[in-house]
Amino acid sequence: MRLLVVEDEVNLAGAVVDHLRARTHAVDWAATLDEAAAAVRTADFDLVLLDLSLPDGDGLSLLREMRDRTDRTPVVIATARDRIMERIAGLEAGADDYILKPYDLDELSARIAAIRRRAGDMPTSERRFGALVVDPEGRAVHLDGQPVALTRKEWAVLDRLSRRPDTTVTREQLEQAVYGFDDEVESNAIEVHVSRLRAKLGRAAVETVRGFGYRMGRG
Amino acid sequence: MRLLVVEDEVNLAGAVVDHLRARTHAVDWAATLDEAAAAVRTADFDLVLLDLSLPDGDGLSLLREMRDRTDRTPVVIATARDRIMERIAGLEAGADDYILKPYDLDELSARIAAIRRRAGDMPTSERRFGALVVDPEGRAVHLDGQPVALTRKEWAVLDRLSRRPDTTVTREQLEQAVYGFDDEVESNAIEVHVSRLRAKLGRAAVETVRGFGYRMGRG
DNA sequence: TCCAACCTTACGGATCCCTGACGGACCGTC
DNA sequence: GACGGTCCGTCAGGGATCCGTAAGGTTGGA
Repeated sequence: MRLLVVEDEVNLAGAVVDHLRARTHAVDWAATLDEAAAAVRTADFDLVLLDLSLPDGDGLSLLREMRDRTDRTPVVIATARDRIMERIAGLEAGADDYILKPYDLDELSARIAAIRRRAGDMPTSERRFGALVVDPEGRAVHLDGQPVALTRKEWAVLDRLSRRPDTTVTREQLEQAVYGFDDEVESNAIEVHVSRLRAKLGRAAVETVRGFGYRMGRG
Repeated sequence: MRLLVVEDEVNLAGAVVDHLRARTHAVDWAATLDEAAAAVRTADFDLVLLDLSLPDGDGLSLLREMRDRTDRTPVVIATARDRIMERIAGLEAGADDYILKPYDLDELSARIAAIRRRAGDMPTSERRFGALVVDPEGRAVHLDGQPVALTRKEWAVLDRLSRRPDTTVTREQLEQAVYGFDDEVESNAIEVHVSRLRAKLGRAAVETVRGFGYRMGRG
């Protein structure tokens, strides 16, 4: 799960990013419209939290541009309580929800969870691979009915891999899912996490596609 | 997937080429406008990464020349942060995206992936040949519903062959798709890969056109 | 029948990947 | 602030796989 936080006020942004990082996998931060536009075009985010008043322009233009590109990434806009018109315009431009500033961080998390559920990201949300069941909603993994404890990074890898069964996920896609842009990894960290995953879930859980990446197969 | 990197600074070019080679199939490098122009006219690239300031001229002229020839190959231009006018001119001349120098290699990869996706190179991207299904997006191959594991080169060959059903692909085109210009192959490597492909996908998957090359047929 | 083109197999060097070990970073507890 | 625990990135050795080459067999056309 990968989020983009678009917010120019540094302290607020820092708090939000920290909070979300503790709860999800990778969070990127954009302080300007330019940065946000570049980020959105570059990576696949699962959700964008968009502050509307930015130093270099109106966040709505970004939202409109995304929707024009038929980019359906869920967007939550953050507006001040007295900006009712902005809020309406935002929803009309294709936002999935709004949240009033100043907002409570827990409310934000809940709102995000709701959006993602509504977006039907994964209809049944349970992903089955033989005896292995991955439940992104509850961030739980069961093997033969027994719960398996995963660390944060292990979960991030498994989450990304299990999202598209039978599809090869490149090492790069995994790195982007586990780390953001900034956090650079210079070693075989992904390999190591896959190795640790296999130790917990069984050798066959993750198939390696030499030269490209990894894949999880149905059955 | 075949890329052309146009960049005169040797160290940077080397790093970029290495990075991209690890992730895609074939990468060619041109250090001058002349070389780039020749390469672009000679081979079908899937994408061109174009540095604008070259020793023997402006990269934009190459881009314009390509577009004049109605060559729609996706082009990403690389410019320094302070060359805003260049960037705008580039987009107006028909570039598909730009990236600011100095750029992060992973960001470059992501940008390239985004472009290719946006270019609708592969709408739903599934290529069907009877019981054989080739999915370039997920780099997956299914035969009678069963996934088939392919090595990198095998995939490169199959990818090129399946791109145009019922069309004969010359041995030379295959070599260019699998290797670049430089990587020379002096033997029957392509034949060997085709043979290995047939062993995995069935004898009839790939038809040989004696004296010309190979072909994959619908139905 | 003969030749050229193509197919198949085997082999060893090159490449890529796996995994155990280690130490730094962070966290909670005493 | 010291200690124990967990998580995680890095590294290196060894092992598995890949792939170009070559050599011999097979096919197809003249």
